[in-house]
Amino acid sequence: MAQIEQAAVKPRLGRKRDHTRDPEILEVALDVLAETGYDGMTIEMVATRAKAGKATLYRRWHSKSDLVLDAVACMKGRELDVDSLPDTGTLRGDLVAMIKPPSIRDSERKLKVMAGIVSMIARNPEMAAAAHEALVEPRAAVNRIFFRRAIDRGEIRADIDVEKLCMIGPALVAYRVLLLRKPVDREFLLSNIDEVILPAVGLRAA
Amino acid sequence: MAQIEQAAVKPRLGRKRDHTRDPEILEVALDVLAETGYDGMTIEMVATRAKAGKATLYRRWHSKSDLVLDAVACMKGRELDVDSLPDTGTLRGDLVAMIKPPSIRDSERKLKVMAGIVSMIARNPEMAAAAHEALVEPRAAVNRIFFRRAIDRGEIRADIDVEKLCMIGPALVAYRVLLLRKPVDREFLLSNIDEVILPAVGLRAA
DNA sequence: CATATACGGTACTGAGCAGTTCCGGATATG
DNA sequence: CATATCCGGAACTGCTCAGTACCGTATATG
Repeated sequence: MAQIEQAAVKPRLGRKRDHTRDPEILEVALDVLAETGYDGMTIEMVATRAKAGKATLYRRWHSKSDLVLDAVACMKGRELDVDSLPDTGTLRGDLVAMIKPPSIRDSERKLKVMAGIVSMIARNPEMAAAAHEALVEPRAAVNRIFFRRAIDRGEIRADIDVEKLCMIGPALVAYRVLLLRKPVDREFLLSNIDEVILPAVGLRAA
Repeated sequence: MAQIEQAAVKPRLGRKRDHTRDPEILEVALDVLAETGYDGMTIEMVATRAKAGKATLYRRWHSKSDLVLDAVACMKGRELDVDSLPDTGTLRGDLVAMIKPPSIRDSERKLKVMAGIVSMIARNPEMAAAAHEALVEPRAAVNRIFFRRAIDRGEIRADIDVEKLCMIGPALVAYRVLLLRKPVDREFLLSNIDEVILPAVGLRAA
């Protein structure tokens, strides 16, 4: 109506209108989520730690679950893109090249976030979708590229189940972090590659 | 004091003094836990569904977390004992023999319970211990027996990492149920054995 | 049959938290 | 400098739920 056009014509006054602090707030939300889990997390915790008011958060997100949904979905963004992936010429080389401290930290944080929302995933399809898109799929995608390359260059058989193989690494890591509560270190990841993944595609470690 | 001795001398009156209904209540608690997660579960839900009063539950357990802790710990009990395990003469035979509908259902329920308490595990050592004892360790123990047998009969190399191998199956199942939300069926479990576990110990499916 | 006892059920208390409202101050615009 | 706008913060509301208190009843004992 008229008001809406009016508002659209002359909206630029006062403070910055763009939601500049959104990413910062979402980042804090993820931290709190990872530390306390969904139910342990309160809006006030997020607001306080982000030096914002509760009202500010509710101006931007309708509810707590909206905020968390958005925060989880926004983890999807900062993936390493295809061009920045290692390409060493061998499957093992590619897989081993992914073992870097920043990558490990990122992965552990994702799993802590995951731990905070697992129980919701079963009952909230939106959350399940967001978690899958942001936490499960990106990991699988990277592995998928490595396995396809290996098939293309004839390193491994073409009839292997790529989708299944993509999950082995993530599954072993998730089990270790979420259920065994043990740290993920280089040794563990190397043994995953050499003792489980490579044998599954018919390759030896050497 | 005197009262205590008196009570000890002549305590047998009224209704049954033993906590006969405890197992029933714990079973209900596990159901609710699996359905709603720890925070979604209320004492009243458990009481109502068990046709008991809230007071009855609080007479037996000091708090909600006590009840859940006890419920989880009590899942440890009804394991199949060593003698009832299959012993087919081959590693693959033993592993495949474990694929039975009751076993699958049991496993899925355990994982739903696990999903309900994952976020607590990180912050509550007692819960972590209970979950490990009741949900993680029994699965590993069965596999451990199978792998040791295979080593003893010379079917597989003696220097393989048994502890690591024990976790592969559970890890793949947990990842599929908790994060991928896909069903665990015979086909999936067979492919775990033939495409992942057996290759990892240097055996072929046939 | 009398009685002590535990049970199921209901009502209550208090705490914690999602979500709302309001206000004083900061800030960019003109 | 005046003003429109948004923000941080604090106070408030309403609800849910852990935990408690109490009561009428069922039941095993003697």
